[in-house]
Amino acid sequence: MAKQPSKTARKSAEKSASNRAERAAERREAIIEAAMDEFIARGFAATRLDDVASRAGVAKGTIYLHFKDKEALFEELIRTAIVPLVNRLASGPPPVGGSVRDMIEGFARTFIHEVTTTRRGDIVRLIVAEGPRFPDIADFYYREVVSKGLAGMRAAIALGIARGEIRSKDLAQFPQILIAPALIAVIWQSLFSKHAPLDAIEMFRVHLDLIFGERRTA
Amino acid sequence: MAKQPSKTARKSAEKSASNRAERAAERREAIIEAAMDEFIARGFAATRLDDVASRAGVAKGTIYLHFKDKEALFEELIRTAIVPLVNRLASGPPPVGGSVRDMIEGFARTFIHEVTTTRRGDIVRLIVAEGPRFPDIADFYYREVVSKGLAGMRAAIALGIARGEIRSKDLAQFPQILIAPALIAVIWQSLFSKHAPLDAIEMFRVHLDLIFGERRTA
DNA sequence: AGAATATGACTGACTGGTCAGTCATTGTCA
DNA sequence: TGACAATGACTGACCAGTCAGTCATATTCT
Repeated sequence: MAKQPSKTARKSAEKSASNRAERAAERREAIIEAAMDEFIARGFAATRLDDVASRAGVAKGTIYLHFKDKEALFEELIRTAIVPLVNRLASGPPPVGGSVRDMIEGFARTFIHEVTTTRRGDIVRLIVAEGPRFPDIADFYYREVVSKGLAGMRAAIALGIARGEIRSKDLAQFPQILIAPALIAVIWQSLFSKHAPLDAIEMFRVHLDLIFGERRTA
Repeated sequence: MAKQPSKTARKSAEKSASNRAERAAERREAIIEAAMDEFIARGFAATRLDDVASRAGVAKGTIYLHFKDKEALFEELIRTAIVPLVNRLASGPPPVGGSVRDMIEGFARTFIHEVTTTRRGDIVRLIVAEGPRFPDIADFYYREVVSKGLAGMRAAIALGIARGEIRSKDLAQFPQILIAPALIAVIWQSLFSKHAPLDAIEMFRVHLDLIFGERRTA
């Protein structure tokens, strides 16, 4: 299965994945993609590499051409999934045109949208679930996402305080408070959304009202 | 089974675990205790019942005298662990002597203490981790803990608004915001405490300042 | 009371099935 | 054609769940 036309490659450089390196990269991609689905659905221990392989349209042995073992695949998967998230974080702050509140609100809107429409939220849950058993992953996540994110939040809060938008000076000590509702929303989504749906955006707005004071507009 | 001691009870009652029923109950306890340690440490799928048995000082077969299968043991364990938590919730609200803020602060202090000193926090993490794979557990947890807890919070918030302590009227719609930092603290504890310790109590105080306004005392 | 008998809690070796990881073979590309 | 990629049958370890047998305790009998 998953074989490709034998001689098509010779002249079809423009056709998808003509040479070996490209095809290899594509398969690696497919494996990671499939692994993400499986790990999210079942967790690390309960996921079968046979399932990952067949979902990726690849034989099990192929996985071992790309990854040392199941654990390496899992760790690589988390790393891969985190990169776009960090990019979002990095590309969020720039527009410092409006108020700090608008900046944070726009950022939060992006974050929540990202988390509810893609699998990013499940990745976060996966890290919470498996993190304690994979210290490397927890370390990586702390270094690459948490510490950078908190630093960004701290800077935004400091700016807000300097501009008089935020009254609480202590908030800069605990940037976690700022993103707490977003994390709650992620967890709520995967556990309780069927019991009681939660309007994450609206909740975040109320939360920002606490920090910045009620909006002046009706 | 379930018969009661006919006359043995007459003098051996004071000896520890003298009769069969008592010993059986003790073993059941030991199994749950051991299972809690193992499930918290490894998660559901990776936990071996052989390990649970030997930790409990019992043969593997004995587990099956008390629980239908691994899953039933897991579910029973969560139920057992939740009951004391609910009792805490139930015994928290009563003292409505002081301000709403004092009430909530005292409650939060108890909660955070509970969570950092016992295994309760790990149980919460376990539910987040395994919940999606065990809908029964998620349902149970929602019914017994989340919905009751939120209702309590909502009532407290409404009282706070009525008394003029809380300005934001919308907060009653999202009681989740109130406990969000506490949940963050639980997760932070198990994932990142070694990277950067978090003073949960102080964070919660800052959070309450956002809701109730800065404390009047220095 | 003490012997004889019944009970059922407990044990742990065993089974059947599962799955991570391997490697001899086959297929493909340059 | 020679080098490399991919395959999937296979292996061995592992583990949930079973069950025939043991033995401490309870009950009944004399």
